[in-house]
Amino acid sequence: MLQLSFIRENKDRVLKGLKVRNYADKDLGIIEEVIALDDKRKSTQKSLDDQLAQAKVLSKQIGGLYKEGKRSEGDALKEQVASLKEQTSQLQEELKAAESQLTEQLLSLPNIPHESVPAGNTDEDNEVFKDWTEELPVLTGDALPHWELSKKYTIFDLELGTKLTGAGFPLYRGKGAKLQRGLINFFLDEGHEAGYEEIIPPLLVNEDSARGTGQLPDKEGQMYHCTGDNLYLIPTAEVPITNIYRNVIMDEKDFPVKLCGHTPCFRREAGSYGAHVRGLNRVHQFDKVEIVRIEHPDKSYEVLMEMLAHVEKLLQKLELPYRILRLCGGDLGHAAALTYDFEVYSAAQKRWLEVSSVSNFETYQSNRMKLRFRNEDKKMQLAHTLNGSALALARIVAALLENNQTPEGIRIPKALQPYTRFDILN
RNA sequence: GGAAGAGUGGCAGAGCUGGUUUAAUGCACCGGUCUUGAAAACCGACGUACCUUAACGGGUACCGGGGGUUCGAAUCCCUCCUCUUCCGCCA
Repeated sequence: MLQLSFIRENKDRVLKGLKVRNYADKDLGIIEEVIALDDKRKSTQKSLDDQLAQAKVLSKQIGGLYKEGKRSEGDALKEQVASLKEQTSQLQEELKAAESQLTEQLLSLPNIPHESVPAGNTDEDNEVFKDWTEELPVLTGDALPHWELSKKYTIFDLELGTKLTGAGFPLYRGKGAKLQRGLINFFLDEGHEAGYEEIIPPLLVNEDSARGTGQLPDKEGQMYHCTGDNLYLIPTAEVPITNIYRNVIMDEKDFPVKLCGHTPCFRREAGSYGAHVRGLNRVHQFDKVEIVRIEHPDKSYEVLMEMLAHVEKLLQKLELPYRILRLCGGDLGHAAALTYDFEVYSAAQKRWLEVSSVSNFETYQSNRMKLRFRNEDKKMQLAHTLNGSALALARIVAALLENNQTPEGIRIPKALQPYTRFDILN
């Protein structure tokens, strides 16, 4: 959620940012609407406060008069306060209405993109930030996509998952299960090496948490909702881990906050079926190690690059060809100011698969969840939040299987072998 | 799931037979005096949000969340949440 003060003071920048996000000219009026609503809110509160102050003084006088036994004088004052009350309750309603309208408008406004975000509509317009300069692996003609390899070597079973749950819930077995476990531990250990504290959070969160990181109301239909208890299955560890800091006032010396955690992620992925979602390319449940940072605003972009380097190192150790994209305005998530996507080349499918998304949310999330710190001048200031996948499993597995297939089986990268405890999957 | 009790400012803790409570007091933190330095002692400041003011300051709201009664609510009522103890169930 953008801060009103920011919108007021940086109107041009906000408008420019919305344009980068492909807002039509006619929709830009929302900014003026928001400011007008805020004016209305302010003036309403001013008159409400004045009246309440009057009523308060009078009420105190009534108490005094009653004590002195001056009942009739007290009763006379009562009538005055009663009529004041009618006005205040009306003003109160107006104030409430203005506030809720304002909140609704503010929630609908996306974050303002960082100045480096390229304009554009679709993923076609994303900018290649770092390309893969070596040759892309080329497989022989009989190379198999990962869903075929899976059948050949019994790695995961989508049919069984369908039997147990439904489409998109893979069941891993044998060496496939060990590969999963190995990857998770590898990623967590790398996170630990880089100074991240490991968290095992709850996999269900309440409404406040879902709102804090921006899943509600923006992505309501994308989460599994347990209506009986009004809890949501997490779509990413970002939600519980970042919300640790919801409603927290930090001290400047508490920075940096570096957290990581492995969780399964649950996504309904409503409406996204098609040729590109075969196998593990898009599933409803997958495992992911997430890294989360809470940072001083002056440091956050430096930290973003540091996170990029961390993810890059993981892919290098896994010996996977990758490239880094800078998302364009149209592809950028609602809450992010700047996002880099990592894509891994899947040789059998001959396409790039998104395996990580690293974002700086600046104050957008922290404003929603009231995550603040006391700065040098002892003043309250919103912190910056960042997060990134390091890494998401399902697609990494897909790429590993495909790129490393040999006639003898699937070759496990060296860095992973201590974790899988086998060097070939067959 | 059942019964009882409780949730007050960073912490502890009073107020809870409704009206100088602008939420006492202690501790912690911060600033100052004293000291070579520190401790102790003493003095002072010490919440959050919003509104207002050029600024000093002033105003309103907040005593787990929400709603209600009343001229007036931390205090009474309703409801939800959380915690503690006991019982039941259980990996």
